[in-house]
Amino acid sequence: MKRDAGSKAPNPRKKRIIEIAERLFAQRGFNGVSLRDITSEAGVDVALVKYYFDSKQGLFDALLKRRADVLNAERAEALKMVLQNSDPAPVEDIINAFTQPILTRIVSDDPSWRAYFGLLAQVNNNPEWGGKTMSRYFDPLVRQFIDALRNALPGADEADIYWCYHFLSGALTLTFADTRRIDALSGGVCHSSDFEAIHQRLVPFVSAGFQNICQNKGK
Amino acid sequence: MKRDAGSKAPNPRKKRIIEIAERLFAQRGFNGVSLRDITSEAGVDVALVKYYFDSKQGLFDALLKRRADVLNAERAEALKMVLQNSDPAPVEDIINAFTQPILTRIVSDDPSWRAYFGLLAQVNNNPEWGGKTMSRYFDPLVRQFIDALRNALPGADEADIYWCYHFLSGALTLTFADTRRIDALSGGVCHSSDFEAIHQRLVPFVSAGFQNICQNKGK
DNA sequence: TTAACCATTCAACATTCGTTGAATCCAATC
DNA sequence: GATTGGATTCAACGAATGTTGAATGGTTAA
Repeated sequence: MKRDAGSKAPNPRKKRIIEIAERLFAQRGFNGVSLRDITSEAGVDVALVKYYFDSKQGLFDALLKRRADVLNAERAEALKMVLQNSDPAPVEDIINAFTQPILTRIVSDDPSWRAYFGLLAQVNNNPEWGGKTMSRYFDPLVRQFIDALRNALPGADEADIYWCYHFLSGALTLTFADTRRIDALSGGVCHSSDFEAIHQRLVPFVSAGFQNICQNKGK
Repeated sequence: MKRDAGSKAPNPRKKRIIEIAERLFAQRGFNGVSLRDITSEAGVDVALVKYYFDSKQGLFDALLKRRADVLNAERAEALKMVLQNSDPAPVEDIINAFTQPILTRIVSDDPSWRAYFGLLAQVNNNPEWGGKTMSRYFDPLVRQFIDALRNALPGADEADIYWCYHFLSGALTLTFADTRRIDALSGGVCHSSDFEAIHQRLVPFVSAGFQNICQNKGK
């Protein structure tokens, strides 16, 4: 009984299944991928999924949670840094703390993060269980950002703040979904995978929206 | 040989299949719905799908196109009205012409439009074929709006305009996906189905973003 | 060496899937 | 009344699905 003591070094087979599943789920969605698609590419038996994750759904939840934990920790740290410098912090800095960790992961880390964000985009827009799933993994962290934004926008209406966050969430997830639609639409001027170019515009775009909606409270 | 002469009055059975499929695809995605789910609820035989639409994919494409045509016509008309009043038109009016027809349909027409937008949200965020599909049905119209925005934002960088449209698209589709996430996050302050409240904020939010990104060209 | 035990595979299960060729129904035409 | 032809159903196909109980492999502990 060794090998995985204290879940310190995760079983490489288990990790491989997760990463292949991540990529396939991101490409074709939960129902578009069979367990055999995953296990045959991983070179293991289907039954191993049940052993590790109990079910297909269990595998899906596990891989969703795995990176959510990493991402949330990095976002929380980035927010803490911003608030350490000045509290209330500029809206733009708060938004940046929310999005920068994603950009950093997507451009400099292993390519599986890219698949993960494509997966999140689909989950976020899934009417069946997307809302519940996103809430489970991300709402505790999002509340920290909402609090920071509330302080940065004194007197703002509560509903305004939440709706603006909603718009941010939509723009962010579509952006990192990398669907390549913009490539065709723009005739080559924009590239869906040019995440630096996107991020550079997303933060001021969203910040301007927040300020416009949340600070014109007189009328 | 009658009944459907000139496709004037569509076969009611065909229409029923489409509308049920619309709702189910919107809820569970293309791969989450079987033909038998659809035809059993419609009270017809599975084979009828092949007869009408040739395949499951054919049914999906047909229902996507059906409402896209309606929506595009209404958006084009709304844009025409705006430009008739003043050209270049205010950015806010152009954005409104893009989103208002959706709002109108979703709050006042039959409930199947709501399902349709939920479906579009998933398509728009699908990395596999979402970009291509959205382009096919919507890009010709979107180009009209891009042109109007270019005129309204003289000197704006081309890439800036396209990326801002991208953010609009993301915020819009998530918004109308109605995932109910915001209900839980906001603790009841916001309701995912309160489309009027959303639209009222979406237009100025996006307009402010456009102006912030596309008009600060000096620096 | 043996016993224990986790990790992995084997083999098959009961369903469900999209598709399809042939049969049937039914209203219009001759 | 017979015939035509489109609309619809019947019945079944082979393949693929998620799951699972039992068997095997391999390493550790006694």
